[in-house]
Amino acid sequence: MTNRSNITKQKLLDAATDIIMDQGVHQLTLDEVAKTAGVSKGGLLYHYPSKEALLTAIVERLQTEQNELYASLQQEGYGPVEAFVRLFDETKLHPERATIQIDVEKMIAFLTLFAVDQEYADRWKRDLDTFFAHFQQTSDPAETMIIRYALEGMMMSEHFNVGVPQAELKQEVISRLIERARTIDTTQ
Amino acid sequence: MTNRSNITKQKLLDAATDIIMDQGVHQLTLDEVAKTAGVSKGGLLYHYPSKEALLTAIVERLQTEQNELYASLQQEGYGPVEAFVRLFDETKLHPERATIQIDVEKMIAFLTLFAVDQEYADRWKRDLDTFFAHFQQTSDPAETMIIRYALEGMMMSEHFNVGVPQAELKQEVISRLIERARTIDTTQ
DNA sequence: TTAAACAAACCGTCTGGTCGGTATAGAAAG
DNA sequence: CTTTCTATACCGACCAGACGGTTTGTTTAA
Repeated sequence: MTNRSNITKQKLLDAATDIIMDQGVHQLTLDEVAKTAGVSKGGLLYHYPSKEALLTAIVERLQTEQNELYASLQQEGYGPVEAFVRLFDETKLHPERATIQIDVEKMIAFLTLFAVDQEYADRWKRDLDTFFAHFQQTSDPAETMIIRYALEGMMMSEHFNVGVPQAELKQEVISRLIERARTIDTTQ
Repeated sequence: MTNRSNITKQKLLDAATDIIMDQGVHQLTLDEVAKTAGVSKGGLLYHYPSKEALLTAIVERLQTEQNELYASLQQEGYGPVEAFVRLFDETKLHPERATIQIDVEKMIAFLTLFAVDQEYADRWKRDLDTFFAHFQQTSDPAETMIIRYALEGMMMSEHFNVGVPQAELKQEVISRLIERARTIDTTQ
């Protein structure tokens, strides 16, 4: 794996990610990815021998980014539940933090991929199941579940732009979720 | 619009709905719909002149069913928020009620359609926006939002079968949501 | 020179949609 | 009553474009 190869691979993954975010899964064709990345179709297939290989790669990269962000939030001292809440909104709460580059919008867009193709959903599922397993052992599992569900619902709502509240109300919602998460984390 | 024509149309909508639920959006081809409905492709295109027309029809039917269920729940005396909570779980809380036939699983499956095609998502959005507008005028809009988000998140979670809790925990979650909804509805 | 890194023409399949035709039931005409 | 006509409902072969993937050829760096 040379350096040049790696750059092209990243360009291809970036292109595929951009297309999913901007144009949707339906427009995610090999030709479009190649064109966006500034590479020929043959070049794309050289690095990722099939569409499935390409999609697997972008899903894996997304998972890695997400896990790293969660770990870094926990290292900063946030409890497991609060760290999870901030996972969804960290870039908006602290936009000045350039080190944490994960884009929630990106994560949301990928859901459409999982919605379409069960195979990628299953792969995603394995990762999340172990993730959520911890959530059943907090001081208040039901409350933790509600927080988690609420965040996922908020994600969907924003993605589809359906029934999105005013900025103030949204901020109030997030504040309450963080408050509750903190309570759960600090209770034995 | 004769009677015979209507029966065939319903069969086609049923077939399309079944395919979306059982096989996913990807398998929703005109040939497959026609075959499932026991009609030829030509017959399908006679009633719905394009795939878009067919999809529009099933989305509209789903919206109608949903609105009717919500209205009936409110007529039974439930407040706006609690009725909404029960909208998501009525068939499971009261499986004996055959009159309320809406299938939550069906609604969930349709989300994948909206995820893929922005056009249908927009159409869906218009209906829901007016729906959720009421939710900003409850006694506690932020809390109402959290309940709504939690229900949507729960829907997604169950659909993708990701991090689904034990039945007991889930029941506890629903109980708490209903409890909170009732509090909001009864507070001035 | 040699292997890695790309380019681009090409192929087969799938799918939405077209089109000409058929069957049946009822109205109109004789 | 019988024949003709017509609108509705439906059939299925076919077409054109899109898309994933192959193959063959070319460039670039070591």
